Amino acid sequence: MPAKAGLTPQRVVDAALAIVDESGAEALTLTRVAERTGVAPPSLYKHVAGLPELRRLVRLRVLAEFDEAIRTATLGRAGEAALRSLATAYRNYLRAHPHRYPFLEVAPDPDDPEELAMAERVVSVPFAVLRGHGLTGSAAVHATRCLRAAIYGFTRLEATGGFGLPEDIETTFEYLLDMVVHTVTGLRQQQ
Amino acid sequence: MPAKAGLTPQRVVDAALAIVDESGAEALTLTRVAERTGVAPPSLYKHVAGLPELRRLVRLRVLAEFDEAIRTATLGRAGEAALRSLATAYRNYLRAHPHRYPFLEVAPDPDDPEELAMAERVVSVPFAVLRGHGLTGSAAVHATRCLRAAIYGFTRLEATGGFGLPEDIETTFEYLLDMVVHTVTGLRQQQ
DNA sequence: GGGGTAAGCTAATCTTATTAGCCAAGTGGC
DNA sequence: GCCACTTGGCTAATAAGATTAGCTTACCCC
Repeated sequence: MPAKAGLTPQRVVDAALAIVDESGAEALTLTRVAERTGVAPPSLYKHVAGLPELRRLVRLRVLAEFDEAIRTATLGRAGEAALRSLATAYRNYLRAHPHRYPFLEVAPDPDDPEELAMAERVVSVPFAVLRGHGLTGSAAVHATRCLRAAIYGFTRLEATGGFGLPEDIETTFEYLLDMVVHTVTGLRQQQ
Repeated sequence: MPAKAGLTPQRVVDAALAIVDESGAEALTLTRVAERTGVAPPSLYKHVAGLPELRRLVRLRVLAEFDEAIRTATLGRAGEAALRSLATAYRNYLRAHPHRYPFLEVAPDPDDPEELAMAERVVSVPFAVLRGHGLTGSAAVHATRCLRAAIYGFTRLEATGGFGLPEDIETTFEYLLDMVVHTVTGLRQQQ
């Protein structure tokens, strides 16, 4: 009976991600993953070290996908266009995968070089966009932080239904983009 | 041996909050609360309906405390001063209680009137501040959203160690405040 | 001072993660 | 073509935690 599922760490993470997307991050259990992959729960340990490790792998996968998305969105653009495209891609990724938020938002484990590297890679995108916008040095750092804070907060509030009122969310997003663009432009002129 | 701990729902929530503050939201288990209150785990059910209900009560408590904090901070102030004071209080609350983030950030359960009312009460504070800043109607709604997004995102990134670089975080916070203030002021002039 | 309720308790069940130890199927060298 | 090893699966067992059932005692009211 045994030896036939043909699992790999990859496929385990695939299944985990599918469960997260369908049912939320809290629904990610080894038992559930085992069901979905047609295997008994202990068998999963042949491929991943346990639930915390599986969560870590999911996090890395999500970070990589997200990085790819925002990187692609800014490719070949510069200045304000890049900035707007980045913010929109950021928002779109989380609208497409609302349950992945917990994996994107957790602080990287300082003892995990792989995770740190991935997090750094992600942050390098807005940083590069702002450099292309004419900002350098400290101003670029502060502007990147403001940019991330604004987009991050917006998408988070949107994803959790934090915007209860009927006013159009697209319009708010435009306001937010204008806010960030003006700030960044203002900073550039100071330099 | 029985009948002596003298628990109440209040005291159970007190213990829960203490555990959260000490060890994080994931550490909140009934077993842990029972230990801390000197009682066997099933006894807690005489006071709260179960773990989800306990989490809900903790959430309500945190929201009420937070509301109190930002309400006090804006009391007797108006315009830009109120706005800055609000943002600072927001940030300070989460710096003082970093583990409470998960309770503040979860979307209110749409079927829970008490939670909805509390959430609405909290949002009414920035809304009132912006009304006092001269904004009305849709503009006030959009500005409130931008304000919340920016502060929320900033505090979140700060709390999770999202700001890795050495640049001063206070300075970034000043930039962020300026960003919001300028936007709000600009919106007022458009009206 | 007796009945009722409130607030404990122990015992038992269920879910989930995790470990231990077994087994079969393929693989490589000869 | 066959043996030893590795790989990937399994079942059984353990442990933590939530939750339910049913018992018991302290206290309150009258």
